[in-house]
Formats: sequence, C-alpha cells, structure tokens
Amino acid sequence: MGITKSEMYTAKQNALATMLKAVAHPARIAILQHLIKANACICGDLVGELGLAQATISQHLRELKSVGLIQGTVEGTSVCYCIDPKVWGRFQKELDALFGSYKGGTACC
Amino acid sequence: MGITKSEMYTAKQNALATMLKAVAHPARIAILQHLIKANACICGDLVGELGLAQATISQHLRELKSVGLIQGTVEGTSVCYCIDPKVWGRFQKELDALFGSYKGGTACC
DNA sequence: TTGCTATATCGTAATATTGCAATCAAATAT
DNA sequence: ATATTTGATTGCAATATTACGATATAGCAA
Repeated sequence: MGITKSEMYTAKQNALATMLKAVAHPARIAILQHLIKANACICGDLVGELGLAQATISQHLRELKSVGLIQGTVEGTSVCYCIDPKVWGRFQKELDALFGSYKGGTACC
Repeated sequence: MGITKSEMYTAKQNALATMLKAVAHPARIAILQHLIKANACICGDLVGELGLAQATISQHLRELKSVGLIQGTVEGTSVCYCIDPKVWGRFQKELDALFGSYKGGTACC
C-alpha cells in the first residue's frame, strides 16, 4: 500500500530507515557531495550544477534538512547550506554499527 | 514525477542510491539484522518474526537479493537465506567512502 | 495419486515519491 | 515605489513503493 507499517519495528530500525531513505536518492547524494567538495557554504549554484529545476532542488534540500544532515542559514537574499557535522557523524556511526555487526567471512549456503 | 532522472547523475551516484534504497526500509533492516543474529541460514521463520504477510516478506527478500546483499539457496521445500559477505563488504566500503569524505569539525554557517 | 508445506508471483489498492510550472515571500537594487 | 533576485511553497501529473489476498509452483509425505 505504499505505507510502511512502522509500528511493528523498533524505534532504531525506523530511525535507521528514515536516515537511509534521506540519502537514498542520486540527487541528494549529488547535493551532499557538492557541499562536501565545496567545503564552504554553497547557495543557489546547486540549481546550476545539477540539471534539476529550482523547485526540485529546494525540495531535496528540505528533505536533507528535515533529517538534520544539512543546515541552511539565510544570507541576505540567498541561503547558505552546509553539512551539519554532528548529525553527519551520527549517521556515520549508526551505519558503521549496522554494517559492522556482520562479521562473516563466508556465506553459509 | 516519481521518476528519478538517473541519466543526469554519475554511475556511482546512481549505484549508491540503489544500494541505499535497498536497505532504506525497516522491514529489510529487520530482515538483515535477523539474518546476522542467526549467523546461520534462516529459512521461512522470517514470516513468523516480523508481522508481515508471507507475500510481503518474499517481496522484500527479492529486493535484497536483487542488489546482491543476500543470497538464497533452495533446500528441499524451503529456501535458505543468508548475507553475501562479498557484497556486504562492498556496501560497507562504499558507505565508508561516502561518509568518510567529509571531515569537517564545525559547520561553516 | 492426493495432500501438505514452503515460497514465489500476480493483481490490485493504498500511499509515497519525484519533478516541475506557477506562485509566493523576502531581501536588495534601481 | 517598483523591479529584480533568490529561495520556499503549492498544486498537480507521472511513477514508484508497500502490503496483501489469491493463486501458482515445487518438493516431500502418506
């Protein structure tokens, strides 16, 4: 039904899924990589970089902001976006925990 | 439009997004964690563990299989699923690269 | 064979996501 | 004040995802 029955999973599982979903889109990955590469506040040039409409970029930015991965500060007419190191680090740690919890050298079947 | 314009991203970005999307669902996270915890081949008991219908579980398993994260071997009447260590390791490395590419102590805005 | 068990697949309904044009809101410039 | 610029929001249309009942398929048992 396109609806996820989140009530049957643990809070951690839901949080992890939400986190991953935020990053699970090429446009949002591209945005994050651009912000990282620029290593400084990048404002509207994202619209020029990716080939998407301004409204679409704005929407992706909002999604990234809603999970806390990026933050935006108004700077006159434009807005300055950058990675939030704290949340970024938390993501990193959580993913490490998930993927590090499996230590299997060989498939068992 | 619900359609991702994948032609405007790099192959890596698309691959990363596909990878992440496969894991970005609590049911699939739960399945993976169950497979990890059991550390052995787990067959149909997944249907009992999660509160989802058999058809739904089967669908999630197929998605995980389609990205290679798990593999299934037919074992008589039942099918035995387990993590594919090789693909798992690749995922881990890719995510490490993505999240490790940002080394910022402080937000710039 | 017939029946039983375990999974996969099909079809479908409900909901979510993606993308954009149009529009709005706010700051600045003329 | 008016125009311009930048970004957010709204309102769609197209497509994707999630979930499940029903049905298929395949192995095994009696």
